[in-house]
Amino acid sequence: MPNVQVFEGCCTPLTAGALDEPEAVALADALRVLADPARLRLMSLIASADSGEACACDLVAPLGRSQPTVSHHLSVLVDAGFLHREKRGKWAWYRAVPERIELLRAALGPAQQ
Amino acid sequence: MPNVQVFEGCCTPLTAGALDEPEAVALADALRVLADPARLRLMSLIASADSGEACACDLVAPLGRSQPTVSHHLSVLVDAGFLHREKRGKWAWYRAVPERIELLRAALGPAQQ
DNA sequence: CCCATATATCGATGCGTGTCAATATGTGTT
DNA sequence: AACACATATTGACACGCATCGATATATGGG
Repeated sequence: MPNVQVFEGCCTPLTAGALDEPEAVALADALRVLADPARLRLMSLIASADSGEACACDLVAPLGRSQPTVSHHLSVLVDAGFLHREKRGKWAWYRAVPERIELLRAALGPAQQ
Repeated sequence: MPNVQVFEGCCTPLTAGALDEPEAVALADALRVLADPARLRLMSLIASADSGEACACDLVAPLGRSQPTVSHHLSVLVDAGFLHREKRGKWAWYRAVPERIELLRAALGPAQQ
């Protein structure tokens, strides 16, 4: 998973006109980050946590993947801006970034508004 | 691109609770279809066409890919329900299926509504 | 200090898939 | 029937990436 990162606003909505190649690549990169079952489950686990945040230590078991794999996916989500990471002591706490997903929804949405 | 197809409603929104593995796989499959620059550009070209539909013959050149590649991507989009194909004479006409994208937007959206 | 625990990084592997050239299939025209 | 054209299918290849085990890097406790 390469240089996804910023995604600065990006992209007129799909129906608003033809995307050029760089716009399409940027949007595809963002979508590809979410287009993975493990990452979707991580997002949902974290976003639906009572406190709004979750410790990495509590995500390995429910995901049914190895600790390195979970750590990898969390890093991808952080790099792409979908999660915020905060290290507290030995633990890493993750929190969803709703505006980031809204950007995606906007890019898929109708042209007007 | 394997068995994407139906996607029957599918999936509580991301923030509504933890996705289980089958739900996550279904949503990831749908996202993966759109997570490609060529397919995003095809969607935008077709969705933004004046008549609401586009002939495959007019999609090869703007995409900058070979005819077989374009045909392949169109088939993937049709199989996943994002496009509707209608063969008229020698030509194949494609039309976007907005409700299909709305389903995706709903799955990424906030829990309520 | 030394150890236990939590997380991140590394290296390797196997599978999925985007792409093309070549070919097949379908459809209208002369 | 023979041809031209549009589209689909096939086969092959290269690259990306999800995954794991092993290891490295914190961080806190005795």
